[in-house]
Amino acid sequence: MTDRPADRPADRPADRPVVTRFAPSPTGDLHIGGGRTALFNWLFARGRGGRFLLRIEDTDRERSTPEATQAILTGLAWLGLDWDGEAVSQFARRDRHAEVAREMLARGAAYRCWSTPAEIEAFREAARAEGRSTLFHSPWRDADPATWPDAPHAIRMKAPRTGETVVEDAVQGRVVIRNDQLDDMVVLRSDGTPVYMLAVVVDDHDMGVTHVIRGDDHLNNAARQQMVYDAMGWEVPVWAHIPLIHGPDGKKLSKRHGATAVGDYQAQGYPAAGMRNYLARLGWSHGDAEVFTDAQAREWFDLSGIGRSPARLDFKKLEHICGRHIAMADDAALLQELAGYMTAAGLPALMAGQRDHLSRALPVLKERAKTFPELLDKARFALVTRPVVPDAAAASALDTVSRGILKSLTLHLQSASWTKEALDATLSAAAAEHGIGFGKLAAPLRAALAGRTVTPGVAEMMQVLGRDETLARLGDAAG
RNA sequence: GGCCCGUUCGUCUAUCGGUUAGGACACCAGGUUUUCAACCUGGGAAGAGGGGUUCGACUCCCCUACGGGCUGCCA
Repeated sequence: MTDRPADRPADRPADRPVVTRFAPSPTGDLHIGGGRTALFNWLFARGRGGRFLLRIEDTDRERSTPEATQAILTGLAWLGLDWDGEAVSQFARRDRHAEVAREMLARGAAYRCWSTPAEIEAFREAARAEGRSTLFHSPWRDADPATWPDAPHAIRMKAPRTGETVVEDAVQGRVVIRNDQLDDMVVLRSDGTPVYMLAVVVDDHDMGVTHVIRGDDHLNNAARQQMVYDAMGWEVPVWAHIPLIHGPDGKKLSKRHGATAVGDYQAQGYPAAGMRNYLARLGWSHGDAEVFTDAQAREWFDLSGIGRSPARLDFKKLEHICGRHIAMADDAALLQELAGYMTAAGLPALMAGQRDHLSRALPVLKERAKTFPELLDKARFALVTRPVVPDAAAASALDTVSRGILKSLTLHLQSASWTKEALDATLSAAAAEHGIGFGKLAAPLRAALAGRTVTPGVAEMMQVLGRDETLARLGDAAG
């Protein structure tokens, strides 16, 4: 762990355009941590005119499902992370992986091993009992070919037993691991299938990946993987092992923390842009920048800005950031994303007329909502149809006196000009006429117009509703 | 057990040997006000503990504590 960024190989390999990848295993929903890893890769590549690739690590046939693959693609799509080319199936490349294993054999970088799982387990058992290292040392490493049995065998990496392996990591710095801490990992199982540790390396190499940005649970693995690169004479990519995300309590994120899948966040009504912003800021920073656009994130994102300790999810801050993004979103895009949210949340779709009213109301609503459900709630005045049924609090604001005031206000509004300024002036005049403050007038107006006591500004609502609807609702309420 | 990584306000973080340790979210108090939101002003709030190195450590080194990861013919 030393000097960053001085000795960081951040731009190695130097002369190639950046290629990053996201490589999830399809065993469940796209986890929020996975989403952030994908985001970092996407940001890094897109900010440098590079390519961002997607590879599905489906070599575990037991646990991999097509549904999970679909969930990952859907999650990435919602987050707005687009990848270049087709998603690569790791399983489909198994022949290539086996070929590399055989090549390692030919180069003397690997050897055939006939040790059975039972033998290996017995070895570890004994090692544990005697307090020795449980790293397995295969008796076949230097066996005479004359003694080779005629039976299925695994292929093991012939790892150096002395010296050390140095992982130059763009985030963690220089990590040194003694080679006697690493064993001869299996690269090809005795049934001929490759293990992950080999497959990642082969795939990353073949796909031309220059920067491997992934969770720091792979940091130790990087040392082993580097041995494969070295054995094959391939250039090692830039490593960037990022800390994982934890729950609000600091523990590893799990189901009991609530939303862990990316899709959960969509269903809860967080806008994707806010999500990207928040996730980018979790474990990465650019000075004091807190709220920024995708374009800024792409421009600013760099490996040296990534922190080294795990970050906790903070839903309050997520909401705040999302609120800012809703406020600065383009109306049409917002409306479309809102529709996507409603589908994801299982809400009935808006009817054409409602969509229209919502669209008109959006400018006054988006300043006040942090999430889509909140926005929809505040939009209720524009969505409901007459007669507006007041809730209890609103009903009590519509007493006899108030209704009388509304009635007289109706007269003024019939001829009023329907601009914000004119409406404000008309309302102020009406309040003055009855010798009451604006607030006293606004309360029954809210009740009449929205059936609630908490609403957007009254003049704003009137503008959204239009003169006819406004007068009709006032008429309903004034009786 | 062994190895690796981490530890600054409650939370996300800035700081890359010299700062009154900065910002943001949250919180509290005022202000604005037409309810809510927003906004403005102010406030409380931090370097895990212990040793070094240095004129000077949050920053470099070591130890301890705590958290996390790896240690599979899982990924």
